[in-house]
Amino acid sequence: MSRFYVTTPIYYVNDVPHIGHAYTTVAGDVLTRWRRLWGDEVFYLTGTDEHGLKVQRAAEARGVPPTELVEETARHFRETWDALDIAYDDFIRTTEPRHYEAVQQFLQRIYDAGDIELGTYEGLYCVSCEAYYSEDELVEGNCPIHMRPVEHVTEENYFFKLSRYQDRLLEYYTEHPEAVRPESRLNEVLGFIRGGLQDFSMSRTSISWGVPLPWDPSHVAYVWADALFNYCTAVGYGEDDERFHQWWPADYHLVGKDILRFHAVYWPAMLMSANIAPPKCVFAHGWLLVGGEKMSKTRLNQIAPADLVAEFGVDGFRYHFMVDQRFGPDGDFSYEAMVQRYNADLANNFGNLANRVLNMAVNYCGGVVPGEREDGPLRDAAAAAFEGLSDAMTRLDFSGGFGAVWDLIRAANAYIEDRQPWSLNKAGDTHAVGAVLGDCLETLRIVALLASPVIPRAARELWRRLGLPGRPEDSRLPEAAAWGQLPAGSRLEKGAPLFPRKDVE
RNA sequence: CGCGGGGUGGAGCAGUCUGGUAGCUCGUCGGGCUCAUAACCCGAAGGUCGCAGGUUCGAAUCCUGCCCCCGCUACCA
Repeated sequence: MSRFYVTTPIYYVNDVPHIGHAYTTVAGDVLTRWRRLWGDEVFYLTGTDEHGLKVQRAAEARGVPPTELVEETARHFRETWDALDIAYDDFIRTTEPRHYEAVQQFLQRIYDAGDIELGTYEGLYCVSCEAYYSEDELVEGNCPIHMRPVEHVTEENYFFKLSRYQDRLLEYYTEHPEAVRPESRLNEVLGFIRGGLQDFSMSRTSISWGVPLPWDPSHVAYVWADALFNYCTAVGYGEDDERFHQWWPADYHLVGKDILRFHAVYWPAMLMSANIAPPKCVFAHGWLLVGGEKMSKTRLNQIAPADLVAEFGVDGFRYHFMVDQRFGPDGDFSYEAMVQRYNADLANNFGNLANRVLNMAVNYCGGVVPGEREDGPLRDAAAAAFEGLSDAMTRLDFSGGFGAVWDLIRAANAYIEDRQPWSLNKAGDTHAVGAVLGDCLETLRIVALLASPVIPRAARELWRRLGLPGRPEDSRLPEAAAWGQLPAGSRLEKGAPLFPRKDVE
């Protein structure tokens, strides 16, 4: 048995959960459910990032303490994940005491290593925003939000000496090219590093909502310096060394492409400074676009997961984002495409296959799993599905992986057409009927098992209708994927359609 | 010449490394079946594989040039 540690980004509480957040979080959940099937001991972490200027200002604007604001939004995220059946093992919040302590120990370690030095941060500052802007963000020399002139300001900050880590990072990624995926993102990272690394500011004196630096409490850690470390805090850094070393380094940091640099450059460098191993893989996926545009508050095109769950169910939601969207490139979300895919894959293929097979088995075989088997073409198809899924999951190719499982479903539908069990039944050939349906039922068992990471509810219900004890999650791969394990005589149940078809008006 | 990725039937993709009838899913159209959620199965239409040259008996695949799209080019959760 091995350990498998996966993280999502910690989501910034300035925003409410939308399908972009859910996309990453569902992916991590599917991945970790898959590894659990293999018997891995899994730790799946998500959480919220609760420091920083935007939160402080939002709280002030509402006349409440920051703690109250973040409490509310963090709850909102938790509720969203619960509603999506996300089986996370810990939900970390950067305002928790355990995190303060860990961050302070970590930063002190870097400071002691001599990689943090006092310097000045210069930039164009908008007083109204209380934020710095770069030259090209300005609109005719003005702040893009307030349209007022910006000031040239210098602030005394502590800087992390990132410039010292250029060679070590290059060396690391040369030896471990798999540490940034997909490959095109590794190229970006390498290009960025080769372009020369500048030290970055990692403290602020202008705000108070953050973790104070242990050697100079007049500064608080800049959000990134604080936030990234959550991945270590959650597995016991500074609190339980043995536990920390059991889990660290993380197997996957799942991130959106917009925060790749922080995870693939800043973060490993800071870890190196503290003499901690970098994560094994940072996997950057693309954005979920809506109408070809990035979701944003100002465009009002954010979609709340709950709205889609109400329409398609939890499994329908998870399936769409894992299979109809590829994990890597940007994908465009459209409601119409989601309906179409739901009907084609979940209602017509998966759901209907279960329905017709169970219905025939109930009517022709007395409602129990027949003892006969043909061990026909579905046997090979099932093996191919398992192999295809296993292979794809090593690349986090969810779309390809479950596509292989759906190939098996299509093969089962074709097999039924070919053998025509209803004709065999009319002809009174009970042995042949049993053999054909026996193969189909066994195929359903394997489909339920393999699809369980992405559609856990439907998989569990199908499992139950097949008369199997427990849940598909209790199975262990690879043994459970082997052909021929559905016990004869188990009582079958037809049940209502697992995925009722959506009628498009 | 900043670096990198990409342009394949209506949509999304595979194939390009290791040249040799252009494949998959969805959608459309026709047929079949009737166990099933008007589902399922089979078949068809639809592509000069971004453009122009070149190599070759033969190129989506190799070479050259060009066009277009996208990502990255630092403090933006």
